[in-house]
Amino acid sequence: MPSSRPWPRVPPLFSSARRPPKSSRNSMRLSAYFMPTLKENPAEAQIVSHRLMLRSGMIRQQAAGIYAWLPLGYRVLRKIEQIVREEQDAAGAQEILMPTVQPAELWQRSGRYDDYGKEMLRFKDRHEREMLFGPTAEEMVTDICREIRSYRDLPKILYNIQWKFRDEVRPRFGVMRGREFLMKDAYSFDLDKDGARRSYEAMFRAYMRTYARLGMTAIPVKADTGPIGGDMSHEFHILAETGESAIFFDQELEEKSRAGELTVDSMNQYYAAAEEKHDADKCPVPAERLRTMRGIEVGHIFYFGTKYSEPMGAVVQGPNGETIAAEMGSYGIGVSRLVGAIIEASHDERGIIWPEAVAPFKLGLINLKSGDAACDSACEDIYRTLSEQGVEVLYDDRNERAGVKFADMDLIGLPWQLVIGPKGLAAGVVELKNRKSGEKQEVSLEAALARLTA
RNA sequence: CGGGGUGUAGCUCAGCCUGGUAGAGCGCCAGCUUUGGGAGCUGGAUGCCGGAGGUUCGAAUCCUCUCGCCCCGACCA
Repeated sequence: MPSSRPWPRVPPLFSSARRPPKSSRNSMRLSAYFMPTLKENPAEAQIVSHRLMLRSGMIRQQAAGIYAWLPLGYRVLRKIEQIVREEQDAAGAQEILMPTVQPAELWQRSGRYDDYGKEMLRFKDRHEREMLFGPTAEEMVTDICREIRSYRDLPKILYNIQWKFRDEVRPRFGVMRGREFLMKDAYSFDLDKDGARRSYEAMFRAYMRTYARLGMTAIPVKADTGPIGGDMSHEFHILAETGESAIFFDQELEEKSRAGELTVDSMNQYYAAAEEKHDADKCPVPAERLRTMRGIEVGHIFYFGTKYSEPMGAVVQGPNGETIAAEMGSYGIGVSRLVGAIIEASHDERGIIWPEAVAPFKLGLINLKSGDAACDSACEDIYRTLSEQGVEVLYDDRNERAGVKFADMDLIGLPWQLVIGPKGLAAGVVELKNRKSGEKQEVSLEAALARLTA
């Protein structure tokens, strides 16, 4: 190839040679990774998830209730987001992306502009037009769905994974009660109440599957339905000792929840109530089956009829030419809150214990003696081999002492640790440690790799 | 929004009461010794002591105002 060509060579758009191999894209060397861990607890963080997120270098606070997500935290956030997305898609919902900034006019039309109070962050653009940072999106999605004109185009469920802002008086608990937060919000549009119920049911089931896939047990609890009534509003709580609210439920419900197979109807057979609705004297569950635990609310779904479709004009024409306002429901999951909630539910005194589905990496590869030829080459081999097979590896190749590496690895909570040291290598073994159980086994390298790629 | 607390090095904190121009541990940089669970020694860098005003010859320290952050309560995915 002559090097004297007068124009720069244009790289081929889709040449696979220019891309890193697909399989290794998601592994990292710790020496190159931006993961600023802290040995001590920052004074501002009081609860365990907030402390661990700061200490493990997942987030940094920029203002009260506003956080920057660093590489490790962002990986987890994206994994949760993706599971939520896949289950929404599987339930027949369609993803859209609505803006974070909304015109005040939309909210004036629904009448909520005045009701919302100081929690809504308001400002003016350069043309003095009143704007706001969206705390939720019922108005906007309803406005968008005015495009639907015929009953034949219903039902529809649209969802959106986007940053929201609520100017809480008192943000706290790190990302669990931030002012800015990532939320999945879905909205269903149906022709009648039966249809709305079917949509509600579909979302309910998607939620149960979502939490199960995240590795969490979430208890659905009937929530206040306001003026509409019925059994069409539920909150979903992840069980954690530090939960904000006490919940009371039949232990059989917990077993069903764990499997992710509950429906609205099957859930109606069981008792579950939040603190404010529970009356010990009237509780139908025998004491030996009643569980009392604390929960973190990580989802809330409700049906609200034509509350927005009527004032905002989201109406369709029915088969007989009549005008029908859409029956609507909305369905929220706090994606960023889930990051904190999962940590609250899954940690020990050493650090985080990630469920495999949301772990930032599957494996932490610890080179006990960086610079040792045998250790280095064994680790490089393992790193390459596993990465090529799609295992996400965080390789601690730093020139640090063993204790530092163990401590950091326990702190960030990857499900597996593979420890490579000179003594083990000489004996033909490596150590595979399970973060959750703490179990360590000395096995051959082949056995370890087989276990990790299973 | 009421009540309380707190701002000093990247992190945790001492110094403030009783003014005299800033410290420790950890972290960071260099070197040596180490190396299987947060190492040792030596040397080094790092601070508008949250901000503004005041008192004083002199303010991290005393006074006033202000801002940030945290906790408790009322409110929320």
